[in-house]
Amino acid sequence: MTEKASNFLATIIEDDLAKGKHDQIVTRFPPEPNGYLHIGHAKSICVNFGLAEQFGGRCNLRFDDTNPEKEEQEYIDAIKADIEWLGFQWQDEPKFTSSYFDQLYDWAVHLINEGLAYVCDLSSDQAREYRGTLTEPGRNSPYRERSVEENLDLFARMRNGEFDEGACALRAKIDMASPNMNMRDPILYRIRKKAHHQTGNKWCIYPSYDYAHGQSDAIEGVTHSICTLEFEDHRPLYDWFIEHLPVPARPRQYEFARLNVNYTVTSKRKLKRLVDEGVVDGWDDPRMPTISGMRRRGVTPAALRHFSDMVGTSRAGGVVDLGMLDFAIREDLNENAPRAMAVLDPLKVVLTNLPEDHFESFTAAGHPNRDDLGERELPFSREIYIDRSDFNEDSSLSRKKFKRLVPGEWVRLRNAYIIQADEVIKNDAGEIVELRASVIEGTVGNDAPEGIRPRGVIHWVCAKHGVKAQVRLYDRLFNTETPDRGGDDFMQYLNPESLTLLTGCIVEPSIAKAEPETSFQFEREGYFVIDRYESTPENLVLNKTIGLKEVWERKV
RNA sequence: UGGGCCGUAGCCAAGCGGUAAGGCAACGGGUUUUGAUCCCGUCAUGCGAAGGUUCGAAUCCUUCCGGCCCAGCCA
Repeated sequence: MTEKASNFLATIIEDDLAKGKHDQIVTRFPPEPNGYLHIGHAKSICVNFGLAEQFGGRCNLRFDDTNPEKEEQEYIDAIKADIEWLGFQWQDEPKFTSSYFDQLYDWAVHLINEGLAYVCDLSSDQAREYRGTLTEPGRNSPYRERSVEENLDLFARMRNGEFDEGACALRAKIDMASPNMNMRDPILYRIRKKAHHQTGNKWCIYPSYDYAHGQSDAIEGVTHSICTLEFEDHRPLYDWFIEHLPVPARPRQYEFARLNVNYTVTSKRKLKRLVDEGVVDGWDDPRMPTISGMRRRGVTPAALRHFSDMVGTSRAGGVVDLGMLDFAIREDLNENAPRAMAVLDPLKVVLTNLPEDHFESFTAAGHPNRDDLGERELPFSREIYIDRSDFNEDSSLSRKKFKRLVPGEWVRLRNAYIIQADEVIKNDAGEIVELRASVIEGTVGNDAPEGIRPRGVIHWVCAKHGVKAQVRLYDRLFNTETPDRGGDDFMQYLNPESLTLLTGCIVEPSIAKAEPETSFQFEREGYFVIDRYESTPENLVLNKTIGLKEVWERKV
């Protein structure tokens, strides 16, 4: 691990370690398997696993599976894959809150015996009424003073399935007048006659998050239970259970501000809606802010981890600029992605001063400053493709503004000759269909001779040896900075141009041999990845991860 | 208007009584066969505001202003 930026959590842990409060810290990442992990979870994963790594501790993966109605095995598998892909390792086997159900049940009985929990027959509507409001205290439930014996009997019968869903619930007996709503006799167990993905039909009562979480932490010996700010008000309740139960350890909860990124939504409900309504192709659509979506788009684990470090961890809620993620992605890819050339919008150029059967091959570096990335061969013949946008008929364009090809002038073909544009061929509709140009002899690997001033350098691919490819360009899914802001209207901010399909692209031959999920920098275009599912050597499919940084004013 | 929390540059963020780190963005300049990378430089007399304590305050106190979270048998 490289040196980490200091943050309040690291400070607390350093302190605890220094004071000898713990020999080794234990954290945990506790997703509920009810959806795919997104960039906010990536941050939480980096925080929890990262802190453990940084301080020589351990981090558990624990599925917080207390609600069988929303959870599925598919999500469990996807979550494990995402964490591993990010490069983190959880301690031992993944844990499940559901594997503590027996212990949790016994502790609930303990609370009943202590007179600290009771079975309440109020309906959820009635319970809401009794709960009071933010500014008015609640009233005690009429069932609050049931005897221990009666509660014991009722709770056992709840477990045995003698009552319908919602008929009753086990509640903690705390304080209906507490200014903290979480302390107004919170629910410990509710009846759900649903099979559970882990425990099958063993249970028909399920513990609530509040009741299960801290005790699960205690069972696992978690020392620092790190969650997001919205659970802050739950901490007194978390502590209450720990104090009143014979738990084997006393974990502590700490909260940090969740990650918000502009132009994106990070709520499982909203992401699920994008998937369910077919706005995107699935949870791993490259436009999704899910870990699997970003992976498919070509974002790397290193980029995500670095991004997480960059934004830091604090208690101040804010919105991080997407540009920071972009930076982290470019930084990693710039360093590690081999270079190649690809023409996305091909325009044929015939080099008229070369013989019909001309063939030669240039050797180019795999990366401008990394010899270990090797070299590649660039076949070259009389016909090549350049990008349409690299030619403009208007030769009056200033050299400063248009550093590409115009009639009568020169450009350097990257890694090859300098050429001069001689003639523009158009079809009946007046569209440019071809260029005639000539190569300047002796300019490969050499500076331009006197009197020849190339306007710039452009990329190209040999027409005969280039390989066809399909390329998908992605733009942000939403065209407003705060799609998450309002209520349910985030769908109206969808960017209709978030996906552009390009089918006639030509890439240099070296690309065809690459494995799925390999990233390249197509010079002057951006970073692209070979699609992990749909690409084959015969039918190349590439996803644009992100463009190069462009500082000039893009007009023309 | 009950409770909890948060305000340091356009954005993120260190700082914990000794005179405002760092990153992103932006803006200048240099190198460059990628308008990329890389390199150099600029960017808070100021820490939400106003008072107070102190030799000294972003750090302590008071008041005020702004924002976020909580009334699921969700997590």
